[in-house]
Amino acid sequence: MGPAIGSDQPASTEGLRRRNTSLVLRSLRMHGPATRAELAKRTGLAKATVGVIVGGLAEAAAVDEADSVPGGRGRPGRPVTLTGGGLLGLGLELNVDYVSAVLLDLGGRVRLSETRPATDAARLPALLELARDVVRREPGGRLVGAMVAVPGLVRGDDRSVAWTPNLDATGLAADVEAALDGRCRVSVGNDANCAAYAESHHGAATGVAHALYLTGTVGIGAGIVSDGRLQRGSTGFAGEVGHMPIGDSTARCGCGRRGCWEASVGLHAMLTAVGMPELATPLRSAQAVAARAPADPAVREALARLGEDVGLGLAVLANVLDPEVVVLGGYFVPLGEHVLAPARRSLDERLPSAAQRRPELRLSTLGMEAAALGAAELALEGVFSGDVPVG
Amino acid sequence: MGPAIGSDQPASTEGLRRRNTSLVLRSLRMHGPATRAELAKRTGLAKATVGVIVGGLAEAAAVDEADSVPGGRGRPGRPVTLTGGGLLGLGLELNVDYVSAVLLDLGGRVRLSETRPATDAARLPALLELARDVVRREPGGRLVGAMVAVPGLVRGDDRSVAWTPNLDATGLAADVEAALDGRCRVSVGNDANCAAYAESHHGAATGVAHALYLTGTVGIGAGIVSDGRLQRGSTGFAGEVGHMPIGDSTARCGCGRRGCWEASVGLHAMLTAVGMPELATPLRSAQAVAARAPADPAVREALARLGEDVGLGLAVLANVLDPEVVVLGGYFVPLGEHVLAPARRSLDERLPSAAQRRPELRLSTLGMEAAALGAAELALEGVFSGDVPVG
DNA sequence: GACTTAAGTTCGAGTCTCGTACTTAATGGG
DNA sequence: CCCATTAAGTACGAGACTCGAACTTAAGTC
Repeated sequence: MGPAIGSDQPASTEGLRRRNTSLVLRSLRMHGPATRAELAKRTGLAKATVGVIVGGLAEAAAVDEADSVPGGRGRPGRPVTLTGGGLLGLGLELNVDYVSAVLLDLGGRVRLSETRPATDAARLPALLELARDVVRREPGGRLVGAMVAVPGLVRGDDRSVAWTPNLDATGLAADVEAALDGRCRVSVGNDANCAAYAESHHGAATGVAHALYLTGTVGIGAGIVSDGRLQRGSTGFAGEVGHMPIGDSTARCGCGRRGCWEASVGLHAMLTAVGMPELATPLRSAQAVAARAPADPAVREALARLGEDVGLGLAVLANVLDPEVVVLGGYFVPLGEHVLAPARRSLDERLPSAAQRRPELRLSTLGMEAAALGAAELALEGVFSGDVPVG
Repeated sequence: MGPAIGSDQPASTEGLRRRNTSLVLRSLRMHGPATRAELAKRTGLAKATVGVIVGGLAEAAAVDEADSVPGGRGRPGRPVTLTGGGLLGLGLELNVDYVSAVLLDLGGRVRLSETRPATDAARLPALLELARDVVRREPGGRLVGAMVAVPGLVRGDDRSVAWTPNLDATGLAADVEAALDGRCRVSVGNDANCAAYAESHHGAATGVAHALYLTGTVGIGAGIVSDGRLQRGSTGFAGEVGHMPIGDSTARCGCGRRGCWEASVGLHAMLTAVGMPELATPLRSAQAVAARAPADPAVREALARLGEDVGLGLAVLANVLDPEVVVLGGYFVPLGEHVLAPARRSLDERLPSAAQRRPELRLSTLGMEAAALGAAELALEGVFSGDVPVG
């Protein structure tokens, strides 16, 4: 009669252990190292149970036990730290002009990260080689999962790509899986979603349960994190906000229509507005504009108008989704307050101030590797959610 | 380091049983009656386990065992039906001009439902009396939970109301709890959210995991069901779409700004456009308009323009959320295709047709009691999710 | 009436969590 | 220097649960 609510998998006693293990892992991740006794208090589990679970984690090399730290009254405890050396998640990004990889361990530390330029037919081979290289350089540890971020639409199966603008991604998951010698399952995800997840775990929205990430390149896309979970919609299309009818209703968009949001706030619109040329990458272009702004009031004014339209679109998104934090990425980062300040103003004007507070606007801090980092985090998600055994 | 992913509660063996019990319940609810053997196949549990679980459910009067139905080869099975007589959820709605109540059992059957007109100071007493009456008339069975739907903003605690437009709802949860003699916990929810949940379980979007519900009264609000779960945002404000800057940018809104969506598609905008007066309720007003439309081309044209703006706003929502079905409620229902057809057209124009399919637009089938029904369903949710023991 | 087929139950084995009791490792006072 | 105190961690038995295999039961089939 109704859609699914809980898990549709039968739960066994082993599943129980996995759940509680993941509970301990999350506690270590979120609140830092702790003794077994502290962990028992934090998780609500019995001391004995925590002892067994930590034992298992130590055996899997997921945690390390520090020396006891005396000072208190009774027997001092040995703090358990999440090193996570044993378990690794691989995140990859296949983009229009570069590929990148991030290898992340359970403890949240980036073990390796690398970006290589690549275009056209060289992209996929470059990605596969990068994946092989990265895994080869970290021989210890078990690869728990891998995910490839792609600028395109990914179907609900997490594998097949429904549509990409400028590159071919058919068979991508299988190709990467082969490059990794079938060491783990490979899934595919949308780049904005991955970046949003990265920001909510490592970046400008760390620890925020309701966050929104906005990509800023030629196109504008959003990644939606709600209640700590990525929202993907019924066909994986959720967050494709570039073509909302917002902003200058006469602006012609690359999609053939008029009035799309990205026709007002996409990279090309911005460059046209300030009257500057497009450089090799969106970031470069924006840096050039930012460098010019202090001396050129016309540029500043153009950016202010842009910021207003950004705020207008964010007002729509805020009214629909009510996020706590909005992170702007891509070309918005170099422009900083030139765009943020007017965006905040127009956002304020459009929110019913009585009850709703404005979501905080922040700039991305993760740079080029945001999507790959988020993909790596998503590759590890199964462990933290208790779906994948750590042993 | 990151937001919560899994459950933050420790899992015991009893929790295990609850989970598996809820698995059996959901299977019965979604796929209908089945023998124990069939249930074992559907859920993946062992035959023995299903036997024990069904035994417990029978003891709690949640299921009934029919006579065996011969015809096949071996020993015929006894189909188990979800009657759910023992366990009840109470849904209430406190609205501007009426109060209503729905009593729902675990099997999804509406046991009682009643609406009474009430305004101003008489509202709350009327609601409390209605709640008492409804519970008194169904003495058998255990009240598992109760929820009150309110046209306003509800905080994350599910109890306190941050803001309501035209009525006072402070202390509402406690008052209702007292009226029910503390028989169960009472929570409070937003009316659009409740109605959305009702549509996704009993109405026009039954069984749809990604659904959007649009209220149509003086104000316009949305209820968002994503992956079967209600989306409420960081402060409970998610879905407050009435003041998105969409439609006629010069239209003056009740909130003081111009260009809000509900200034173009709210009840007052519609009535002004067709040049007809407001009657006692939004539904009456719309029925009068619908009655006039066949004979009056000017009315039809006004509704077509309205429908276009409805589609424009839905295009925004579809791009952000990617729902499978959109259900229109409130005053939109009597107007039917007069609004739906142009809305579909303008929606099609604004969706990147290459990859995205248009969400299906449907009219609500639940009438006035949608919100109360959804509230009742939400009151039972704990049982289906395994958080509340059925014994 | 014997055989086949499939549903449902019984039973023992294996896991898991939990509370209690116990051991261990530190501090502090006599 | 020794012993009480305090608190961390472990050992162990009780209880709950799932599972597979064996068993019983109720039909149809030859």
